Amino acid sequence: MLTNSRLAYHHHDHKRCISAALKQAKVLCDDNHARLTPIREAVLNTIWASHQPLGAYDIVDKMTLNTHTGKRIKAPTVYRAIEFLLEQGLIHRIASLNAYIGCPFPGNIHNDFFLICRSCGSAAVCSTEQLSNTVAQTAERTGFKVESQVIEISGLCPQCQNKGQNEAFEQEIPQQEQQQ
Amino acid sequence: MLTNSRLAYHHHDHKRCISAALKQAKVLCDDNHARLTPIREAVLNTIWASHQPLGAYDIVDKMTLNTHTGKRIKAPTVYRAIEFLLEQGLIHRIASLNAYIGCPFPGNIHNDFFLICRSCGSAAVCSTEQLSNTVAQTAERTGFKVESQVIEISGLCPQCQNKGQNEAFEQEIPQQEQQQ
DNA sequence: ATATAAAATGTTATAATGTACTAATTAAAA
DNA sequence: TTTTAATTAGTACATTATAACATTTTATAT
Repeated sequence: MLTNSRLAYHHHDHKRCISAALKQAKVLCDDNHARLTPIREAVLNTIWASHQPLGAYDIVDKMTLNTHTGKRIKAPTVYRAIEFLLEQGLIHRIASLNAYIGCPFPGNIHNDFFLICRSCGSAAVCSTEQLSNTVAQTAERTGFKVESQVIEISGLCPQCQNKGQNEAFEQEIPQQEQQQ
Repeated sequence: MLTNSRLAYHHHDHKRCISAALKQAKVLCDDNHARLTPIREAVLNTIWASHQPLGAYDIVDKMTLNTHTGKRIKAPTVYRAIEFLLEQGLIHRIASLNAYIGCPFPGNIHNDFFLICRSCGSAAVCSTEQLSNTVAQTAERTGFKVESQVIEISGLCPQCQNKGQNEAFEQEIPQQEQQQ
């Protein structure tokens, strides 16, 4: 199975995720004769700032903060960049969250699915033909012709399961307050 | 596999779907000591008016039309009814459409998934432990603890596949115009 | 029956998400 | 260079969803 689930929930050198994603994006856009403009690259960069899916307006806000120019990037601009990045397969939309996440292996055939941790908010991207085939076969048993799949799984990532066990006595304390 | 896919896309006596759904709803709410009030029943009825998922504001509009009293049902009222019906498992939310659809077999264990036809807009509800187990097992192979699954499949229902074949020469004409 | 609490609904306002449209700018092609 | 196409800016608006508080209805205990 193709997945970034090891990285997604663990402490790691995230700069490498970002630079790898940007490098792949450049290559892929070049191959497709698609233009990865500064704005599109900035949006991709913002989405890749973490493994937590970002809403469109989160992106708007973060980009405005990062520019320091006081020049506000507007929603339509961000949505257009998102549209482009989705078309190129560089990001995914997570429908159950209205949010976007970077694709760690763009260019590959899709039918990616997501493991969304309800505790830390991070999401891993996974892909395995076995599962997407099973889904397609199950659907097609009813005569339905599958064109696309949305598979979004929520629960607890390995890290947060451990936290829960080790700090069971703290379980009632909201997550924000637990962090430090 | 538990599914209403036969009914969902075909001509059928839909009144029976509606009355069955309402009857089941009453029994289930009774069992759960939950109150199926007139408004909640009306919302459920509106959602069951077809096999096409309805947005919250579609429901608002349809209910306003149906009352004839000129009394406008407001969004919060509808959203509250939706919340109740979701809790009772009487309807499902389809995240990729921001829309709601009646559950043809409430009371059963969930992990239902959906077959959404992009041509006619109807959606079938399906459930099979085999698939939800496969999904869960796949996810859990990475150490992830699954709590809920969103599986929404888009494509062409059997009926619309046939239409497409019989009227292949019309394929480039947008659907709205085809209806004549 | 009636007081009381709880649940449900009505109402207004607003937050959050997403698009349509036009104008200005920038890049690419002829 | 000129012209064409693609991209971005900006405004306004459409759609989806919820917060907050008032009012009404229902359940329950006395």
